[in-house]
Amino acid sequence: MPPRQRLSREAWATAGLRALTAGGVAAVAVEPLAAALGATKGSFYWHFSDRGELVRAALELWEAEQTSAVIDELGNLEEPRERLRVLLTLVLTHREGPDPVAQLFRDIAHPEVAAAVRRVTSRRIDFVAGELHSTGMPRAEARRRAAVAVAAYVGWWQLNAVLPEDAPVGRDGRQHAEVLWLVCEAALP
Amino acid sequence: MPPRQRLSREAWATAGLRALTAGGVAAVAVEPLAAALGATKGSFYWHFSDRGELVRAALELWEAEQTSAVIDELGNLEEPRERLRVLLTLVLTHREGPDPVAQLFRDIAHPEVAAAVRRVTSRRIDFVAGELHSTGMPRAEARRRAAVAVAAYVGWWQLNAVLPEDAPVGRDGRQHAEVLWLVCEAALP
DNA sequence: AGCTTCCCGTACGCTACCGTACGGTCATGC
DNA sequence: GCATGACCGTACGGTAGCGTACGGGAAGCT
Repeated sequence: MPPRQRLSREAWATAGLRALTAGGVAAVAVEPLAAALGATKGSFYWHFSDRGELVRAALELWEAEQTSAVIDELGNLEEPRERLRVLLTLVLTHREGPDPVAQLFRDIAHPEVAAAVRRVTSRRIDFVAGELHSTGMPRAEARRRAAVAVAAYVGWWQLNAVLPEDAPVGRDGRQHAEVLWLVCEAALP
Repeated sequence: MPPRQRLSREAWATAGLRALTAGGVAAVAVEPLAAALGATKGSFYWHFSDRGELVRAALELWEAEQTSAVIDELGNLEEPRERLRVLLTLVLTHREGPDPVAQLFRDIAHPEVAAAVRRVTSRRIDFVAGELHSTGMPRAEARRRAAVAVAAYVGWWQLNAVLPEDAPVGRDGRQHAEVLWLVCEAALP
């Protein structure tokens, strides 16, 4: 809320991303955003031609942040099995608000949101499946388990929004991460 | 699309539920619904005082259908372990469109949607946890596993919307149900 | 100083939807 | 036969957000 200042295209884009992850595509509205930024539509339509362009910019911003995020930080660990374990407990215990991808699923009907979510999600499945495969698991089985694990992760944040006692995040989520670990680790009967 | 007919309150409610599970709360709009039903708002505001009342009616309808659904049909089976297995494969292989609860998560910001989703979801967790407990699993552990299983189920439908190859439903979902079964069955390390 | 370019505010029209007012229609009971 | 009430259509006003037109100021260049 800078009272009176020149706004850059990036400022609008980050504000759009904030609104997007908070209230979905519907919340990426020009006039409310302008009011929140202490400006008017005049500024917006200088930097953007269209509301859709702002949505696109916010999605690109999100995707860029996403690709340079957790997965890259895991390169330090050597063992793939260890990387997976750390990842699982990490994503369920970090507490910087809900995972945006879980939020974005609400607007999955929007074509561009769907495309972005598709890209990020398959990157995640690729990663988990790759790690499982490099521990010796057959490729197809690894991909199935990775899909279930990612699904559980996505659903976890959804549950957390309505039943935080049953789907805790943060410190209380450690034992649940153990359960999720079964999906990757346990042998089939 | 009945061309010219008297509409009952129930007709409006079911149309509202259709719109709700298809396009979310935002799609439960009086005028588009009236057009789809071949009527006008005049009819609607006779049966309902308010748009919110229609949303409520649709949610109640959904919840009523929900409570008298799959869970009750499982009463025939004797073994709790068998009931769980059947349930898991059943919910991932039935093909009557996505589970409405997964659709409703998109409007989780809406207080009444959140309340309805909360009720239905905790019923599901209660059921799974109860079955697990009656197989000898400690109560706390059973509830954790039930929460993860339900989360995976919810996330499954979300994934299916963007990556149907990785999250198949119907006949192709059988092997994934096996993976999900690990959450309930496998022993902790 | 004067000109140009960038950036923003104001004012306007347009659309979609909500809710209300009111008049008309049709069946039913008497 | 006609009056009553259930049911619906039409017309209207109100609000929120999108997009456009245009004017004006500030900063830099000459």
